Amino acid sequence: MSMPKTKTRREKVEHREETIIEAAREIFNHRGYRKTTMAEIAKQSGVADGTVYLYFKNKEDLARAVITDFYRRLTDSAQQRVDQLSTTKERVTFLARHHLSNVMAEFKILEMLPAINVNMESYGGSALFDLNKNYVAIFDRIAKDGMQSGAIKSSLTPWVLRDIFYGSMEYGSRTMLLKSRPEDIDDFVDQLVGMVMSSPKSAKANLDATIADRLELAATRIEKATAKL
Amino acid sequence: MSMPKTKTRREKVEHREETIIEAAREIFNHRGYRKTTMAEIAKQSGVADGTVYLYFKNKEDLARAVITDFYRRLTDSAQQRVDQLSTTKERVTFLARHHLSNVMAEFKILEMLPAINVNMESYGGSALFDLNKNYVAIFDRIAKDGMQSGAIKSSLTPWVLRDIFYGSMEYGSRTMLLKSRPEDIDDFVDQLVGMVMSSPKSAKANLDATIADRLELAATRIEKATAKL
DNA sequence: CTCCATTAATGAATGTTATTCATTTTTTAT
DNA sequence: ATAAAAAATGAATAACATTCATTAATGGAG
Repeated sequence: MSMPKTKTRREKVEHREETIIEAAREIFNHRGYRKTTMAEIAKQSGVADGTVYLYFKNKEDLARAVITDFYRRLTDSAQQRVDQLSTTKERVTFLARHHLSNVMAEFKILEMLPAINVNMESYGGSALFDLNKNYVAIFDRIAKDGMQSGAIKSSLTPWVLRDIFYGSMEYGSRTMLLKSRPEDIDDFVDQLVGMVMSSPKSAKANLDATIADRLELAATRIEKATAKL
Repeated sequence: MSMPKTKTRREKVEHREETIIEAAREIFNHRGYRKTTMAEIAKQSGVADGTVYLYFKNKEDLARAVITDFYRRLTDSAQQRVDQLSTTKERVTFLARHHLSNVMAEFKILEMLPAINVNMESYGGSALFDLNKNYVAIFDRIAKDGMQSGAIKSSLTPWVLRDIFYGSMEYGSRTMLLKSRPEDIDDFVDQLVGMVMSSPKSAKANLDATIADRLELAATRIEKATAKL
């Protein structure tokens, strides 16, 4: 929220737009779309009521801008970290955790979506639809790679796998917010990732590998124990 | 919608309440919560604007009544059919199909939930929360049985399994409505059910796991034994 | 059947917000 | 410094939800 010293007209206008979006995000995320008034947003932004309408056509359009901003940040930060990870499992695990923590932090923002997309018909092809497509594409690419390398269940159609992945988290985030148990996030992510990673065919193989791991650990313990003799 | 001939005062009042709920359901499901006006509902119900408020405290309360009615019908019809089915797989498959078809038919009704539950804090313990709990309990019971009999993956915590089940469908229903491809429902259900059910191979796998457990126990015994040396 | 107390229904009036727009202030280019 | 252009303002308007004073319907007592 720092006002830059250099203040061309364009910069000032863009800065004010950001200010309004930030104020709107904060209030929307507190009270939800319906309970938030434009007057409140204007006041929080330090402008007159009418000024908000110079930047956004109406309340709906402002909410759209807030969601757009949210998706952009979400997509950028996700892609950036995913690129630094190498294995499929690491990537999927990170993506799940990243999605959950962000969605839980700004839950009410995403809840506004249905209020804004009045008719499903016009949603396909809209800017928000593209943003969402762009975001889930990160998962799609990981899944495609993972399926080729055998790390991810290939028995599932890509779009079904994606819906299971994101749908589980959307619902799960509500449950966890309700229970106020953020420590459940780790359990949830582990189980979701486990479900996505183990394909029926490789289940047996994975289990064998796990058993082998445990055998080795057990052997190590025996070694340590006998070393004391 | 049929007015009974016998018309005690109580019957007339209850009939009118049903009429208003039906009108509200229809319009809400068409235009969504925000775009629906109370005047429209009153007109469709054949009563004056003020009359609606004799039956429901306000718009939110009316929407709540519509959702409550929806959940009741959903729960009753689901439980009834589930009781007639014998195997876990049949039950889970029916429940998924039943949930998806109902949710897709009255999508906008469920979309109203966030608009109505302004604050997550007060949701737990609310009547709607109880209704939802009551509904998903059908799945919970099936899952519990299935886990005991080995038909369902027991590697998942019950609440996580439930969130994956319903969350996947919530998201999936949106995707399918968007794509306007109702024939995808079967594919989706099959894949979701397949993901939840444990594969036949796991009997062998379970045995292997047991062996690993016993090995670890043996290691513990060795540790204890060597500790005494 | 008639009358009156009670319950139900009505729709015009009120209140709350979103949105507009005539007016004022600020900025930019000359 | 000044006028045209751009931004900003906030009072006025409009669209609804909700209220409430008034009217209508109902049912029981006599």
